[in-house]
Amino acid sequence: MLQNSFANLECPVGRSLSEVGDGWTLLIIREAIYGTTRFEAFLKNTGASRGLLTSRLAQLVQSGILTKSKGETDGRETRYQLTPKGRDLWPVMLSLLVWSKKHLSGGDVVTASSRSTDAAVHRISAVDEDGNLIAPQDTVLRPGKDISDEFRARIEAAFV
Amino acid sequence: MLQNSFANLECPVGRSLSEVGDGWTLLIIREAIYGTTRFEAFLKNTGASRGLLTSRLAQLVQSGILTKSKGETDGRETRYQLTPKGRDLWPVMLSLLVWSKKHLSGGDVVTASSRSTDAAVHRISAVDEDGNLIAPQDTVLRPGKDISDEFRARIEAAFV
DNA sequence: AAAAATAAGTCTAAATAATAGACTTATAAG
DNA sequence: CTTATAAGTCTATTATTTAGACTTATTTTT
Repeated sequence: MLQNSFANLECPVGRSLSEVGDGWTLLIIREAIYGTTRFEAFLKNTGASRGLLTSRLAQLVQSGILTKSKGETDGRETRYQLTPKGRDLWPVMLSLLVWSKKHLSGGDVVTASSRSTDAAVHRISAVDEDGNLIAPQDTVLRPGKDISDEFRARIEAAFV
Repeated sequence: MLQNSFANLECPVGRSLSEVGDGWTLLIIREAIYGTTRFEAFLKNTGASRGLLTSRLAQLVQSGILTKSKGETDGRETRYQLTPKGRDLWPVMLSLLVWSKKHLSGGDVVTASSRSTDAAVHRISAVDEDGNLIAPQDTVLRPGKDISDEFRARIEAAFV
């Protein structure tokens, strides 16, 4: 559906969404981050149907987010594992988690925290090359050299 | 689809996904962040069909991510605007943008940067209450008091 | 070794959702 | 007062998803 929407060709957010912007896909990636590797486990933990899971896993392997391999000890098993590209979606998951805890109901189920200091994650922030935080209201989009006139006009209007 | 999947009831990421985990929904929110407020503009910029846009906008209003109001100058218009809850999805969009620029092809179309210092966003990071950065590999999930035994077992296995 | 169980699928009919595009209603502009 | 525009609704067609039976390869149990 999003795959062939021209709306995604240029904006990098849209491009991401055409690869991972589907509820089931994101749920599968969450599962993979939680350590799930086997087909039947994804099936149980996501609630997806067999056919859909088969097709989404194939897509994720195809886009280089998961790898597929034979189970080492048990030859019946297939292992789906995150690639570095897949692991780099962790900030997306963390952002969704922080947003959920702030805005959705639900008790104190999980907290993201630092393994080393045990401090809870308070917010998700942009960081520049030198490690300086960039506050959300201070984070803007700027056109790059390959932008189209139309898209330039839109983001220039949006981020003054 | 994700709405009634029991897989989402407990995990906060799943809960977020049942509210915004749909490619079109995320694309609409991206549009809203880019400053789009009118129905016909969402239609053009997302590429969604009329019926789908109508239903997704209604859902977003229903979940308190957008507000719907009459255009002030032109009585034909309807304005859809982000609420604070909706604006708080900005880090999700930024994470998708940073991921896209790192892992997907596409030229130098846009860069996120600081309005004040002009420094480019290099990465997205978790931050604790005191403003200390928590590196991705150091960010773990810990069970809270309302967690189920099953979910506790899973995240304890995943984040040792 | 044979029988039963398990993992990861495939396949199919039925149900659900999305699409394109014509149509409707209210408001505004020429 | 005629035409245009904004935001929808409605509908038939097409595409996707679902539940669950079935298949194949491998492993475990008897």
